[in-house]
Amino acid sequence: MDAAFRISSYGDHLVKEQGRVESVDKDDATRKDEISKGIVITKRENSPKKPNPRGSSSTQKEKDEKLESTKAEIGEVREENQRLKMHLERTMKDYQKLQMQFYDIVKQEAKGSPPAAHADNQSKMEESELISLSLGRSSSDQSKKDEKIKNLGKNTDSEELKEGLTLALDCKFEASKTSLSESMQIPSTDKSFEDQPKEEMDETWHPNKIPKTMGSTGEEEVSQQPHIVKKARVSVRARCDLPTMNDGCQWRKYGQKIAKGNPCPRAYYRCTVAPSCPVRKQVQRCAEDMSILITTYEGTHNHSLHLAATAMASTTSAAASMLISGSTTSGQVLHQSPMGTTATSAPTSLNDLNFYLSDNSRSRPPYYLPTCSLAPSPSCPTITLDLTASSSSSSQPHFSRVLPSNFNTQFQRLASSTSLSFSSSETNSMPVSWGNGILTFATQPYNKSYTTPFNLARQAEENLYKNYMQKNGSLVNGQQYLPDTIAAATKAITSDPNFQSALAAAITSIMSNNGSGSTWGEPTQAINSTAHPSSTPKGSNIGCASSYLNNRQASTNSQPGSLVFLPTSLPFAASKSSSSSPGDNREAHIN
DNA sequence: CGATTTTGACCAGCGC
DNA sequence: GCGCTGGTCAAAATCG
Repeated sequence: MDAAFRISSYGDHLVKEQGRVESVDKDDATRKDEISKGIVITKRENSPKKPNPRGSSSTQKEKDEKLESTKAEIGEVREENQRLKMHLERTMKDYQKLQMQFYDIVKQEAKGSPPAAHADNQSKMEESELISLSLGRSSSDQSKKDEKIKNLGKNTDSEELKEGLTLALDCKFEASKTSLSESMQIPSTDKSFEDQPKEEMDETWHPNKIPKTMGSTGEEEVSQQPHIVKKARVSVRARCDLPTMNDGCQWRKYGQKIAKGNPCPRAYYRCTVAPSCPVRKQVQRCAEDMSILITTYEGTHNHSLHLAATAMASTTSAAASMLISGSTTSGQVLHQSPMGTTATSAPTSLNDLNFYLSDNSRSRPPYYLPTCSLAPSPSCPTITLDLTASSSSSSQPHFSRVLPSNFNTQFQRLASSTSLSFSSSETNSMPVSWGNGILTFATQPYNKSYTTPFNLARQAEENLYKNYMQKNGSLVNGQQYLPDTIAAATKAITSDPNFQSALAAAITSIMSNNGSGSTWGEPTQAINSTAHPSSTPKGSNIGCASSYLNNRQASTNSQPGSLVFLPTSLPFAASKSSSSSPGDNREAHIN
């Protein structure tokens, strides 16, 4: 809905506030750090004014005057802080009210219409789905949120002094409290895995299944989820001489076909980590450039994963989620432009991140290689992460979205908005890792002098990344083990405004939930609480691993706010896997 | 000998 | 209805 708008509105206030505070005493570098941490008001109020260097000669009267003026200043700041909090509270209430209304409308329409409703209704249902998915909020959560909001206003003055603006920034993601993970269709945690009913586990193809924690609303939505959700695919194009990319998961080949338009056979794999896991992948070499391996993932793991597998699974899930959310609700957060569905014009992207739409029935965008016959089926919207284009203009992955032809109308506004909304104004990339659906944000110094929710997201992502790296390093004998393709894909996804808006919306929701209680400052086991690094799957593919993370970590350390983006063509480690891809069956190693 | 791969057969969806 | 194509199944072959 208008989550993004409200967030940005709220963010404006934060920026305004910070700008104002900065103008009071700009010379205080420490203060800026505090500002970036979101503890501006608190620290202001608690920290004494910097003594005047020449104050040694000032009289007691002058000191008293300064003290008085400082107190007055503190009072002003406190008032403004109060106003801002009130404004935030109002905004959040408005938002929740609108959300409730929206849910009511959706519910009513759902009851009044047959499952195969007309496009408008379906669109609304998809929108509903997006909200429940991307914002991780079901209507059942609203009462809790309202309670929190009410509690927000009941804070005592002292509490307010303590919390200051940190009130808005305190946030802790927990799988049990939020359904963000569900929204992203991220592989479930052990807990959610266990929570799933057995019959549900036995079903083999429900990538869009929403756990019952979503409540009745979620179930209704599940029953009416459009086909697109079920078939969302994420395709990764990467240069890889090895039979298969290393995604950390364990696969078993169950078929191979020569597909039309590509002499290279296409291999079909299914995940064998859990017998009931619905995830499948297709691997095929690009006919035009045999060194390019195209891996297409479908479905969501219903089991815990190895860390690296989690990274890829989360990335693909997030991409799928982004595809879905973008395809259904672009109008919520994105601008419109009169571009067509194919959107073949040069993608607008400040990060050189090429993101484009393609329609199977029409011409493909220039970046899409039509001869790569691992094409999406007409009913399967596919998001393509092109990690092969490092030699061109950018080190960033190309990011394309391939949509079924019957979604023309629906996606037109999406097409228009997508290409123009890669407008992340920052050139620094955002490391992110979605570990088994649990997000945890930790407070760490951040050099940015303002703190909008989006910055919060970035900060959180950076912290996630650091946590991830810490964990990772300790887990795999100090060796970094995040496949470069995963990281690149993750970067690509997190650069997407849809993703960002969803994340920001989730943050907003969680702020309203945890605003007065928890903190961001707790690094947790979030990244992969269920990973079992010491028990790497016996046959897991250790294909295209890379050493990029070492470099990346170094750059992260040296430049906390400006992370180097990924190389997209990297040396790959040897594969331990005995599984073979079509490429290596029929062809000798390319190169 | 169990796990995995290979490979031909089968099925479903789609267009004509 | 027929043919084409993508996707899956399952028996046989292979591997460790």
